[in-house]
Amino acid sequence: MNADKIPDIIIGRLPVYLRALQRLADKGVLTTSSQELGEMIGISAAQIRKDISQFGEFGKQGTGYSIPFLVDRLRAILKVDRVWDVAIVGMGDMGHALARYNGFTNRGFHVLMVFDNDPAKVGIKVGEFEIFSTAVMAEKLKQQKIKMAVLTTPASAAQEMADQLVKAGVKAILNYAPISINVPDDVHVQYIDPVTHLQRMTYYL
Amino acid sequence: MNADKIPDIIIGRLPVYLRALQRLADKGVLTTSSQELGEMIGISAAQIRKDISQFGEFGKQGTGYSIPFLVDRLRAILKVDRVWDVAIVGMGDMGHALARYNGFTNRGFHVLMVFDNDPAKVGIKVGEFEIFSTAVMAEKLKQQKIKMAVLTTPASAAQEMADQLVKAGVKAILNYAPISINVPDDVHVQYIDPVTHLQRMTYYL
DNA sequence: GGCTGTTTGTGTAAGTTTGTACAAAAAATC
DNA sequence: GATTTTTTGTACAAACTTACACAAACAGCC
Repeated sequence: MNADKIPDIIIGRLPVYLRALQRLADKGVLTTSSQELGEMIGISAAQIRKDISQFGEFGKQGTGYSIPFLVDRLRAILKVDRVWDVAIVGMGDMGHALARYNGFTNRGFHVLMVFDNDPAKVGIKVGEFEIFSTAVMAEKLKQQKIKMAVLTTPASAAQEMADQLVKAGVKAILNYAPISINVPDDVHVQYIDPVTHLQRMTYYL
Repeated sequence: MNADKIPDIIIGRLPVYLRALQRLADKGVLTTSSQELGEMIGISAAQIRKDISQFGEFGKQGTGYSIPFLVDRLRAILKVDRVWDVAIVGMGDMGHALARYNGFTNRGFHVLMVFDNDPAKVGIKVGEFEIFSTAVMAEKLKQQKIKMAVLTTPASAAQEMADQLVKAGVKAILNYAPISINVPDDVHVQYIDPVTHLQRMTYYL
C-alpha cells in the first residue's frame, strides 16, 4: 500500500470500477479480470491494474480479482463502507427527483433532510421529507453533523446557499446549479450541469 | 488557429468558460481578463489563456477579452451557435425534471421528444410533451434527424435503449443511468451519476 | 509623448498520466 | 508432473498537461 498521495484522477475512476463490480456481484459473479472489467467500462486493462495496485495487491495471477473482496476494499478506500447523511438544498423539480431517488441506498448515502428558501414550500411534504426553511439550515446541519450536500437551487441562489453550507461545516457539495461556486480549499465540489455535458459533445458532432 | 487536434480536456473546459462569460454578459459586463475569469471559476489564468489561444488570438494585451466577441467564438467552436434537438428516454422522476427544465434554452439545446417503454405512460402529457413509446423511437429519431439523447432509464434498461439510440443514428448520449454503456467509437457518452460524484468526494473527508 | 501598469500569447521546463512489455505466479491441461 | 495458458504487478518509455516566466502590445495618466 502506497498511500503517499493518490492522484485525484485515479480516485475519480474508483467509483466507476466499484459500480461495475457491484453489478457483477449482484449477478452472482465471484471473480473477474482487469481485461473483463475494462471491456465493461471502456478503460484499458493495464490502467485498471495500475490504479488498483496503488492500494495493495488485491489480485491473483492466473485468476484475477475476487469480486466480493475487491468491492470491500474499494468501499473502504472510498469511505463508503459506512453511510453518509446528505442534505438537499433547493426543492424544485430536480430536488424533488433526487429526494425521491432510491439509488443512494446501498451505495453509501442517505438523504436526511431537504431545504428550500421559498416560504410557500416550507412545511410541505416531499415523500418522507418535510421541507425545512433555509433559515434553520445551518443549525440543523450542525446538529446532525452533516458533511455533504446536494445543491439544486437556481444559479442565482447557489453561491449564497454554498456560503451557508460552508459555514455550517459541510465539506463536500454536489452542485446541480449551472454556475461555478467559490468555496474554501478544504471544501470539495463536483459539478453536474447537463448543458455543459452536452456542449462538451457537440464539438465532435 | 491551430485546429490540428485539440485535446478533449480543453474542450471540456470551454463550456465552463462559456457559462461564466455568458453570466458576465447578462450582467452587462463588456470585457474581462484571464485573471478575473480564472478567479470566478477556479482555474489558473495561464491555463485559460493557453486554452483560448488554441483557437486564435481573441484577446488584446492590456485590455483582456471582449466578452460578446469571446462568447461568439466559443459558441461557434463548440457548435452551440445553433440549436440541437434532443430526445429524452425514460420518463421517471429524472426524465420529468429534465423535460420541464428551462435551462436548455439559449444554451444551444431544445428538447423535442420524450420516450418511455412503459405502455401505461405512453400517451400521457408531460408539460408540452406527449410521451411516445420506445417502439416508435428509432423511426421518430430518424425522421427528425436527432443526433443527441438524454438517457434517464433505470440501469437495467440503459444498454438496450442505448443500442436503439445508436441504431437510430444518435451520436451523443448523456447518460443519467448508473451504469457504463457500450457504444461504437463514433458515439460520444457523458455520464451523470450523483452517487459516483459523491463517492469521488468521500475519499477526502 | 514618455512613463507606468496591465494583460495577452507562447517557449520552455516540470510534472503527471498512460501505454508497452514482461517476469512471476497461479491455474488448467495433458 | 511437465507444459501451456491466463493474469497480475510493475519498470520503463512515451505522451500529455500544467506551471512558469517574459517579451510584446496596449491603455491610462501626467
